[in-house]
Amino acid sequence: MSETPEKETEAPRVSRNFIEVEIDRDLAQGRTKVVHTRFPPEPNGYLHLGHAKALCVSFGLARQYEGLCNLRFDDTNPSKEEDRYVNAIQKDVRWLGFDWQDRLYFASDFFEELYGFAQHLIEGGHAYVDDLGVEEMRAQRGGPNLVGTNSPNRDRPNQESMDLFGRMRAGEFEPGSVVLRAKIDMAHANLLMRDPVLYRIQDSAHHRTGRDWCIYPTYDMAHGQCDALEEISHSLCSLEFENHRPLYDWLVERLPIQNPPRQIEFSRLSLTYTLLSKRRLVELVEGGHVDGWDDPRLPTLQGLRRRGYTPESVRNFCARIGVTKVSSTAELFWLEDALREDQNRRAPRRLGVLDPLKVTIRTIDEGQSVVCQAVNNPEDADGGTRDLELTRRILIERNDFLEDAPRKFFRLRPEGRVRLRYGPILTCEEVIKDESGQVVELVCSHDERTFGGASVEGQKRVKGIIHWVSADKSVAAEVHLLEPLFMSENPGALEDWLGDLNPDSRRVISTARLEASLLASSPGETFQFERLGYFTRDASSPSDPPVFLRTVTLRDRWSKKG
RNA sequence: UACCCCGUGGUGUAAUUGGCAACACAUCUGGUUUUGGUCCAGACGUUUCAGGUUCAAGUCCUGGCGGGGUAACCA
Repeated sequence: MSETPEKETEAPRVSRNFIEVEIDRDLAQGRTKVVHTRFPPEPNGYLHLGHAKALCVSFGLARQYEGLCNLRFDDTNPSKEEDRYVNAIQKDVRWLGFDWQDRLYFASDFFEELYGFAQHLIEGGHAYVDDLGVEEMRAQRGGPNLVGTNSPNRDRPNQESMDLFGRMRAGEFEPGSVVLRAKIDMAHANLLMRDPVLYRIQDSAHHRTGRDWCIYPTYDMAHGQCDALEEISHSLCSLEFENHRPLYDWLVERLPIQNPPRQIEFSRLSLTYTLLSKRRLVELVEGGHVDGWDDPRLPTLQGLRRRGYTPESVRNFCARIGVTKVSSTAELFWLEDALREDQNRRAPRRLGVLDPLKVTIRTIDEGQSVVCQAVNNPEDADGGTRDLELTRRILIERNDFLEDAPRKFFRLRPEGRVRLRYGPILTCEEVIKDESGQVVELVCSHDERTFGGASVEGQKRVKGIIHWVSADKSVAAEVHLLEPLFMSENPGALEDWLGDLNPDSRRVISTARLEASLLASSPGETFQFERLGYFTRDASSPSDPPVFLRTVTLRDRWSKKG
């Protein structure tokens, strides 16, 4: 190691988020040697963008500190959890680019240990078995301004609780009739500390342990304990668990474990025009408001993947929004922009016309075709080129022609000139309309001298460049233009949030014509259709005609002004 | 009317932990460009309020105001 570090080689001082500050302190004080985090989904639903943030925080921090991050399924409520989610969640985590190596855990793997912890608490006089009913227990808990009442069973001898707890496990009691409770303080200002339930009886089959157990630990009894068993150093979770932290610490302190884990909470992600709540996503899917969990309009990871979002773009988005305790809402624009930034570098360019208007180029003979060389990606010097065939009949975008065009309209107008992308300059000579006055065709001439970007001495520079396809050589396709599912920025705040669904969230364009090379694309491949946006070939639609989904539009200064 | 957390440009964040408030995006202006894309340059604009401590407060203390969370045998 050189002892003469040069200024340039020193690590740049990056600003840290509040969790990094805490971790640095813990490391400096020797509280932990390695940073070991975990991502703890409950297998009762699919992952969405909110989980992506949590994934980026826990796996990202572990990577950054050269530590470890486990994947742990928090499966302590058999009535809600199913195996099918387990595989889908793993697939999504991998897709996002995170690897738990051999550290895949299930809370249910630790049921025996957790049972032992419960016995340990009973022995220490920190927990007791209570057979108060649900209703009575709720009544005795009190409220914000009302202290709770001690259960008559609170001072049951430890041995008696131990015996009853054993009989709970043995299945001697009905579900709901008996629970194990922590013995803390029924007058505590934090309601969670008023003798919370630690174990309850459930008679549903567990997706992994089947009928081995009829008692299950609650979240509070399981989470910190699993953290400890997996030797987690930092247990990162969202803000709504802040009130649980005193209970987390209380339990962890009373268990026979060496390095207590530490819970740190950060704010969850909110996104404009989007809903990120498991419950509401379920309603959208089950209510038939979308096509399924992988509907490209959904913020599920499956939906984002199908829509053409790349893992890089999602991770970059998460990096941009940062990690804080402020409940804030990110602009949907940021997510879209992260995709643009990623795809601008990588996506091959192609030409396609969504709403075709016929153009006859008078100066090209029937049957003749002129080869135009098109750059595949101006951002990628190694991207190569491809040939486009310019023929007598081509198609341009209907909105690239205007009869009464405003001054700053750079596209085609009667008598006007425009350049065909990768092709020559066209002059509009004739506008043909049908009986109803609708423009059905343009007759143009092209200028041989203007191929290859050349301009002609003495002529006014042509500002407009439009995309096009050959009418004969192009292929038909279906294109889906996707808009936000909701019309208001914060649909979650609405009483009738389903009434806010955007009726135009998916516009199916069946008139699209694309350059022929796109026929050979494979499902999931992404492209930039020049001037229109980034598109991906849908993997879940029939391939004839091929279906392309627009992931996001390009930024567009013109339409923004209009 | 209980408890916990949070308030920094339009938005999202930063400020070496008490020392000249900065970065990105957005917006506006100009330049480059065979995508009204990309890229480059510049401009605009910020500490919720009132007290207090201090030579010095975005940062610490008290109070107000505003926002979020919490009363499941869910996680």
